[in-house]
Amino acid sequence: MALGDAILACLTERPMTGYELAKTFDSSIGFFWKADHQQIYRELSKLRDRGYIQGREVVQSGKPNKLVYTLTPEGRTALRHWAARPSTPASTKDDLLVRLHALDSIDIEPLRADLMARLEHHRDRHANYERILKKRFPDGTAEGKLDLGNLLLLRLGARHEQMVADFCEEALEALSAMSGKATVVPLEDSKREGKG
Amino acid sequence: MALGDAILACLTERPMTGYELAKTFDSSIGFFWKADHQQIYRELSKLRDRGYIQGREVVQSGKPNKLVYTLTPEGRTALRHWAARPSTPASTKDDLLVRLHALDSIDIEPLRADLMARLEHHRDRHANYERILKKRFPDGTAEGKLDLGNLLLLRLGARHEQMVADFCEEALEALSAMSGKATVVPLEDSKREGKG
DNA sequence: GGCGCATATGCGTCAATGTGCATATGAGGC
DNA sequence: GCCTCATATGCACATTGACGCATATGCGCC
Repeated sequence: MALGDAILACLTERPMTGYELAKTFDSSIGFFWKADHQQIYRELSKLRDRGYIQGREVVQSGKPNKLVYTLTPEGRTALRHWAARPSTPASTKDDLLVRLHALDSIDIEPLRADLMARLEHHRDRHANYERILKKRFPDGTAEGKLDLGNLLLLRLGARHEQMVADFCEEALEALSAMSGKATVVPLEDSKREGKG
Repeated sequence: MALGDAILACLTERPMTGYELAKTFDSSIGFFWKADHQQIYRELSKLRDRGYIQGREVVQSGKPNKLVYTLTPEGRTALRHWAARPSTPASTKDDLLVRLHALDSIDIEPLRADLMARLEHHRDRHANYERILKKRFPDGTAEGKLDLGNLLLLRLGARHEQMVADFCEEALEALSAMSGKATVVPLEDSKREGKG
């Protein structure tokens, strides 16, 4: 139960509804853990069944009533126990890397386009991290423990995006250099046989 | 079908049995894509059903007969089509990062132990990448397209491990600095000396 | 003779995850 | 009146993944 623990971790900050959690998983914690609202609601049900969180219905007019979830002492304990177990290093699982592994069996042009898109993507994310860092930690230091964790995470995120962006650039350059001196070949699709 | 495509990518190099693939997924491509042999055999059945690979039984004595799988032209085409689609950037999903997000609600000592274990883990992997790089690409350049892909991947892997290892070190230092000046409760200091 | 190990393939089950669809309503635009 | 957007919750189905277990055999070790 990894997503469940991520949700518990979020709820340590403040009580939230599923909807708010979904938005959180779209920004802050979502930078390193993706989950859509369906997953989150499903997991919330489980966590409630286990007594780790407690829902309080807030009646609203004009909108559907909402369920604000709060960590129970049991939930807090469960989170602590989970966090005390050794973590398992996750593997990357990035499509792009698999493609590079089979570089000589795939078409280069779409790969190039993909690399360019990814370059932009990772640059955007890097800029986003830097923006948040400057806003939340203008002097680069953290006060409390909670802040320290987030500062470290933001720095890691920024560096990671920077590194992947650099990688995309390098890969693009290497591809250009290679197609300059070797098997470019593309566009041989006008067959002499078919047209006439 | 992501694992399936990773398998197809592996089979572009040479025909392999499920067993060999499992070993491959334990080393080279396994650096960025984990899969155990059960998953691989299941996926191989699917790929065979779809006509993307073809199994040839090799009778052996002393060992169970083996099934050597070869890419079919259809499989090659499928791989090219898959590789021509834009890739989806994967999210990190690392337990350790979730724990840091909830830093003020968890126990620090197990986290510290975890960070130290992870530091060693990522250093080992970094050393491993560097070793392979020196062995396969002593002068840091690649000849063909296949080599280029692998060179890029190895470099990315090395840098990634280096970065995460650095991160672990930093986090450990920050935790020490913090526990020096703030809340963190040592286990049981009946001796209350300190500086006075 | 029994034990573990490497080789070699595979099934069954359950948890985790991904994708699509369903429901409910007020606000604002066409 | 109809459509879309934002809010707010949730089910159903399929895929993927993790884990245990089963089968078969030769080899070296004790």
